[in-house]
Amino acid sequence: MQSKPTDSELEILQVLWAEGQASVREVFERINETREREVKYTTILKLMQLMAEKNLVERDTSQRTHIYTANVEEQATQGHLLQRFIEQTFRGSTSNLVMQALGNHDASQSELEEIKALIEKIERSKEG
Amino acid sequence: MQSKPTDSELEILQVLWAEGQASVREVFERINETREREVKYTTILKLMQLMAEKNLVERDTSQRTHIYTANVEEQATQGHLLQRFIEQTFRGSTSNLVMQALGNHDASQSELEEIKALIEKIERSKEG
DNA sequence: TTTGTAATACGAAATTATTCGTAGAAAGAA
DNA sequence: TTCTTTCTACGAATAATTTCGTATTACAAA
Repeated sequence: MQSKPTDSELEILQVLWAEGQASVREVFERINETREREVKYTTILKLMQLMAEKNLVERDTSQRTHIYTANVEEQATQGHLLQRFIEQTFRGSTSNLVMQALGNHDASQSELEEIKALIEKIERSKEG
Repeated sequence: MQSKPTDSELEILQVLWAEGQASVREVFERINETREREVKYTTILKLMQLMAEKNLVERDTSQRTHIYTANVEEQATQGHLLQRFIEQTFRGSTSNLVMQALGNHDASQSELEEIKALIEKIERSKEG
């Protein structure tokens, strides 16, 4: 059960999560759109092959052009990475993370509303 | 201006932030307290020497035992790391991060209060 | 058929990060 | 002084990740 993708692997997973499925070439192009340093096609290919071995992705090899899909869930993966990040960077304090996140980067009013609603929901479930 | 410490470097910075200042031995002991795999003294020493070269830390070498202090601020460093993390892992969505953080890991009631207060403060400053 | 384009497989180099052994100086204890 | 411990410095091994060249096959166009 792999849920600790490396940075590169995560970059690829992001494309697969967004697209649902994709060929190596599609991932390759998508990634180089948003990047300073260009990376070669075979680099992405190799990474995706390794990811397939690790079962981070699945691939349909029935056609010449293989089609990949993510084999780990976005939310679950984000959750694991977040947990590790909070541990490493905020010494385990979730609220410090949240405070920092809300303080530095400004969320929109509607995002704040969403968050408030979530907090209230959590509070209700605690009393409950 | 270095504010992208590696995992190991961050681990050391955490000790320095917490202690204010420390010798290599102190950092070494502190780190091995909270760790599965033990790491040798000279490993920490080497890392801290490299960090000194990079100006991530400063050291007082006037005594035989050098005394180190962090040369980057905790909040600022957390901020940079967080920004990168949100980008990489949550495709730039701060509110998704916060939702995930509040949803998965349960914060205490008082932490929730703190966060609510912060949100209200932000909202007031927006109306301002 | 011939040529060019695009795909996968694979090995290995390059890069980055981590780990640690060894040497020698300094300090302290016996 | 002599022995032991505790430092720093430094080089180099190891590990993990990323990068990419080359070979080969499939397909499509000329």
